[in-house]
Amino acid sequence: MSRTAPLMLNLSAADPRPITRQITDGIRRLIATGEIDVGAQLPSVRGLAKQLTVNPNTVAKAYSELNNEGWLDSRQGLGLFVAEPRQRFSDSERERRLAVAIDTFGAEVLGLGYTTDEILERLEVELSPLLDKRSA
Amino acid sequence: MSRTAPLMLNLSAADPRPITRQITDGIRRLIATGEIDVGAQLPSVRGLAKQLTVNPNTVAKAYSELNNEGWLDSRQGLGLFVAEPRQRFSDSERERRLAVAIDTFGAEVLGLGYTTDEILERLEVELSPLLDKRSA
DNA sequence: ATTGCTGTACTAATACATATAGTACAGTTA
DNA sequence: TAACTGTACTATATGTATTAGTACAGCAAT
Repeated sequence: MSRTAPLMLNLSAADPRPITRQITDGIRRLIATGEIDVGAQLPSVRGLAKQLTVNPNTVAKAYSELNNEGWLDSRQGLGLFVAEPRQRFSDSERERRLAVAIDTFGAEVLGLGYTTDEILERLEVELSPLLDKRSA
Repeated sequence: MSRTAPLMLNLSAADPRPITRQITDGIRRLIATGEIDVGAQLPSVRGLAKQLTVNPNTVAKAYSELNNEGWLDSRQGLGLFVAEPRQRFSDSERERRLAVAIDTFGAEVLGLGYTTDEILERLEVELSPLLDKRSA
């Protein structure tokens, strides 16, 4: 049975990201910040679907992606559990993804009128808690 | 008539962004970096469509967005021209967009294994040429 | 063993966003 | 008048996201 606490996760219709993406991003963040412990069990596919009032298929898809990326371990018949932190991508893939993220970010802040320094300052505040834990 | 130089702009099928977005992002960048001068005329809707081998409607849509955001000025029957730099969004809208961009960026670099400092260093290099001109 | 939970794997239907195709019209200039 | 400009439509095809429903195999407790 193994009851599981609800995830501190909210979906927003205003958010332009698709539901699946909102779920994967949210869970990655919870893991990275340590709000979910390594080894902890996640809500079941059907349970989280009910909590978020979305289709179980949508949750299953999100879980499947996180499993493929190595954030979660699946144990058949048992459930999904937060995996040990590990190297998730090849060096070239890491580099490629960072470059894409920076390009995209640049395109989005272009024309907002902020200076580079203003933006870097904000980024440091926001990124530190995400990246400077050993579960990320 | 007013011939116009081709834009240094390439579309990529590998790029996940829709074509319209690739065009708007690309032109914003060209303007911000000063590769297109303020007051310069842009290629015609049909001309750029031919250059990029996309539908004229797609270019028109991209131009229309840039016009609405104040990057371009439209003169009926004449063409589209790079507008004078100006405040393009309200303060709250600027702040909202920056927050969204930072959130998105954080979600994308999460789990890549970079430290905050490594990322900030890379960002400074990439953002400076985009943001520290007076056409941005 | 049965019951009830777990993840996983399908098919089908619907809605939405994107891009293309084609046509049309008003303003500008040579 | 002719040849350009931007702009505004309708229609169509395609891909993605989501929902709905069904099914099956693994695990644990009664």
